[in-house]
Amino acid sequence: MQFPTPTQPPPPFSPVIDPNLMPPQDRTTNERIHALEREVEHLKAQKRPNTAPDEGSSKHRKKSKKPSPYILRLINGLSSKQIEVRKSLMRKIKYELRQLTGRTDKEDTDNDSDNSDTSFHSPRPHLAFDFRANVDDSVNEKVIDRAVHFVWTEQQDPKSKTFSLPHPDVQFTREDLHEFAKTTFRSWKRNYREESNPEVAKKKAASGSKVRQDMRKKELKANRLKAIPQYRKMHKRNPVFILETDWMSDEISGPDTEDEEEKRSHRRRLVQAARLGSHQQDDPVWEKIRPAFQANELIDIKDELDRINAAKKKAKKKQVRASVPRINLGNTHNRPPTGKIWPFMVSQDWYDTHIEGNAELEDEMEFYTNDPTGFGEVS
DNA sequence: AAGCTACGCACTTATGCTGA
DNA sequence: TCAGCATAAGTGCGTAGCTT
Repeated sequence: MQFPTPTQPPPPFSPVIDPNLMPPQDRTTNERIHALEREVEHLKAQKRPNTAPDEGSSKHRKKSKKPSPYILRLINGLSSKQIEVRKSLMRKIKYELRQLTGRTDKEDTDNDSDNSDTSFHSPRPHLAFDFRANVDDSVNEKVIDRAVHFVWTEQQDPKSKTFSLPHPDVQFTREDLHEFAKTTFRSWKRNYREESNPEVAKKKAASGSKVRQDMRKKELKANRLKAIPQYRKMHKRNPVFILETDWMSDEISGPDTEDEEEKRSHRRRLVQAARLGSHQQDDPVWEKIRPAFQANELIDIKDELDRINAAKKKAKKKQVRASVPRINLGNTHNRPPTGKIWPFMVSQDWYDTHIEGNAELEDEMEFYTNDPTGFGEVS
């Protein structure tokens, strides 16, 4: 894996910790640290054009006999050329399906009741999917077959005028196209279900808020990564390895409960703590919930990184939109850290209370044997 | 019992939109 | 310009039902 470093001759990432000083079983420590450092580089370099070095290795061996009717169906194990062609074919299939069903933009046929089809004036007659039926229903098969037919006849012969795939030498089968079309159908069917079934819609909303919550954690991690260079200058050590997404605090918009009253009172507390003005009462406020497993040393590092970012933000002349207030009410969550973790990061008290004695949890927690140099030395 | 296929589902990532 | 969000694409996983 080579990252393009067009304008930066100096070694982009030098080891923080001499690998020789580390016991062999902690080799992965360095790997992780290097990976994270590359991320820092990446963040710094954000807008560089990425010209992928075409790894010229032509390991596309011709299939002498194919036991499977598929070649490009699964992405796993495909060459980069094959992946490109695969992607291109998927797009073409989707395009044809859109044309055939008139699903050009948002299709919004409120719902199924009383819809006498072909009601819309369209440039050409539409076929329609029946999302209440499965992919292999004859109604749906008909549409799929049509789309497959179009793409197949246009793209199967590299010498034909209609051919427009990126790599003429990559092979594929009609069955591949069929599979792609079915995948598209399924995803549209899912959308249909989300739109037409309130139960599913509710689920989707729930998962949506979880997704957003996860995104916030990643954001938190990314921001802290950006503060690393300055932290290193100030403290002569590199805490980059603490930035596991899972170890970041939760930032929740509401408690995970059905109880409306509880939600309201939670909201009240947040609004009050955020000191929202009278005209801001409906603004979003998030509660910051830290992992309980954290040792103080870990908390201090995170706080320091956050302070660096806050100072940077303040120093900027341009006033950017204020971020959503994160309120710390002192609540924590007790989920054990996922993945292997360094001993100095875990609070002894917490471990004794929540893990010690529970064989299953003890088993789940994985520790590196040694703390990285410069950390966990004061106890 | 093991392997395969179709399917639903959920997670991750990429991309684009919006409002300050 | 950027934080926050929505959406779609890509992918992996669990499972039901079937075959070997």
